[in-house]
Formats: sequence, C-alpha cells, structure tokens
Amino acid sequence: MMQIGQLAKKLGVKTDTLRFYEKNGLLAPSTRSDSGYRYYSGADHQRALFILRCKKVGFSLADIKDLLSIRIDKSSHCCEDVKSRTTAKRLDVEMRIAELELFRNSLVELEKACCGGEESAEYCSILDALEEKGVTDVN
Amino acid sequence: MMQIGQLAKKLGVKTDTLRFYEKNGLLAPSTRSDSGYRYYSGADHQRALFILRCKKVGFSLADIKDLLSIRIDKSSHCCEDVKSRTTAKRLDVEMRIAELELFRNSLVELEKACCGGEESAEYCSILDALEEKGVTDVN
DNA sequence: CTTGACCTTGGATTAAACTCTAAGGTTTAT
DNA sequence: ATAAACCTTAGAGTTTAATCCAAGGTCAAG
Repeated sequence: MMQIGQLAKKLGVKTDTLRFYEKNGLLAPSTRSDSGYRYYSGADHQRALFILRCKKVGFSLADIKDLLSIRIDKSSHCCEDVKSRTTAKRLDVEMRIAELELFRNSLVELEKACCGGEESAEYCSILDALEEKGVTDVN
Repeated sequence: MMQIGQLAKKLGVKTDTLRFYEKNGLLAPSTRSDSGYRYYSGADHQRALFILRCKKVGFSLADIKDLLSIRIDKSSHCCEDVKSRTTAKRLDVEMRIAELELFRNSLVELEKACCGGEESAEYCSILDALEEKGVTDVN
C-alpha cells in the first residue's frame, strides 16, 4: 500500500492528476486511512499503468473509462469489443493526420512561393496567396 | 455595406463567430448604425476572407492576429517576417503529425495482434499488451 | 511540542475557438 | 400596428486534461 505521492512518483505524474482520475471514475484507491489519506494497492498501481499505456497509444480518458470497464469484466466482453474500439481510434487518428497533412501541404506551397528575403512585404507571395482564392480557397 | 448576418452568410460562419472575432481584435466593422448595428465594408469582407484562408492553412487565431498586423502595414515588414511565421507553423504541424503517427503505429500493432472475434476478451491480445510493458511502454 | 513533509477538500484557472442564452431593441413588410 | 426577421449586450457554457490555490489536517522525527 502506498500514499498518493508515492504512486504519483512511480508513475511520473502529479498527485493532482491522480485525484483528477479518481474524480472522473478512472482510478480510486482501494483504501483510505481513518484520516482520509488515500492508499493504493498493487492492483491500483496496475490499473494506473493500464491507464497511462492507453493514453500513450492515443486513447482519450473517455475511451479509457470504457476500456477499463471491459478490463474489469473481461468474460462479459469479446475481442471484437476491444478491437472495434482500437480501430475506431485509429480511424480517428488517421482523420486528424489527414487534416494536418492538408495544412502542411498548403504551408509548403506558401513557403515555396516566397523569397523569404529582406524585401518589403509589399509584394509578398504568401500574403498575396492568402488574399486571393487559390490553394487556400474558402469560397 | 452589409449587416453581420449577410456577411456571415457569405462567409459561411455564424454571426457569433464574427462578434467573437471582433471581441478578439481580428475584425471590426468599419461602421455602426445609430442603433448600434454593425456595417461591414468590402474591405472588411476581404479581411474576413483573409482570416478564413489563414485558418484554412492551419494558422491559429493568435497567429492570424499577428499576420493581420503585417497585412495592414506591409511596408514595415519584409518577406522573411511572413515566411518565418509560415515555416514555424509548418514545423508545428509536422510535430503534431509525428505524434499522431506514433499513435497510429501503436494502434495498428494492437489491431494486428487481436483476432477481433466473438471469443471472450479473457485472453485478448490488445488488453494483454496494454497490461504489460511493451510497445506501449510507460516506465 | 514543534518542524517539515505529507495529506485533505472545494473551487478556480488554463488553452482554443467558438456557441448559446436571456432579455430586449430595430427594421421591413403587410 | 404588428409580426417576422433581424440586431444588440453581457455573460455563461462547451471540450480536454489537467494544474493551481487556499485553508487546514496528519504524521514521523528530534
């Protein structure tokens, strides 16, 4: 059994984060001392690691809450339940990547067109491009 | 001259958005009627389009505020001022893409390992991977 | 018995870019 | 003259994942 500060240190997070996870139903200490101090067990520690690993692969806390409920009752769920969530998240990530790639491509185009020198911005190609409908069409 | 609703419609945004831009110093109508109604000129419209095009290539409103100040006083700025901001934004976008690609790669690995079938999640490879230190190492 | 390191709570704050609400004023058309 | 469609304001709410703060309680060491 360890106190919140010890667990936080092991995990490399702040105690605030652990309390935040508790408030949001992700991780509660298995015991409290008479004075209210939180005490975390080895299983709590494992659960915390599970949470952090989920975060590491891109799941949101809402997703993780969902995964945790599968984790504590595996026999009521099947592989598909888990895999479908993983796939959904991957698709979500891929969509965000695609959006960012559009940004990147546009920015690269803008960079290419501009001399980037000490010349006055009076005739800057980037500003011009942002002024007209073109690569950056809005309507 | 047009009212806020007309400009919003032309731009495909809400009137709220235009008021928000005004409050944040991005776009103010050049006139107000006696009763306080906002009236936007053609130049205001152009400025709004500039803003939306900047958004479209990935600039934040803070970035745009900065670009607008260059735009209204081009002679005091040079191409490099504009290009450096564009490059900084591209690098920023590329960093975000790199992070998301790590997520995607991890998720793809997880998906590969899991059968995704009707089997009980008792021995689900995804759950197992999230339980152990591995691809998803946290410490 | 006091110091310092720990812990408790509730509530406020952060960033970004809106979006919504309430309560009311203005314009245009009939 | 009244209804519909517009406009005004201030201020609160949304999302995500914490992070910070104030005021105070607890615990081990010396």
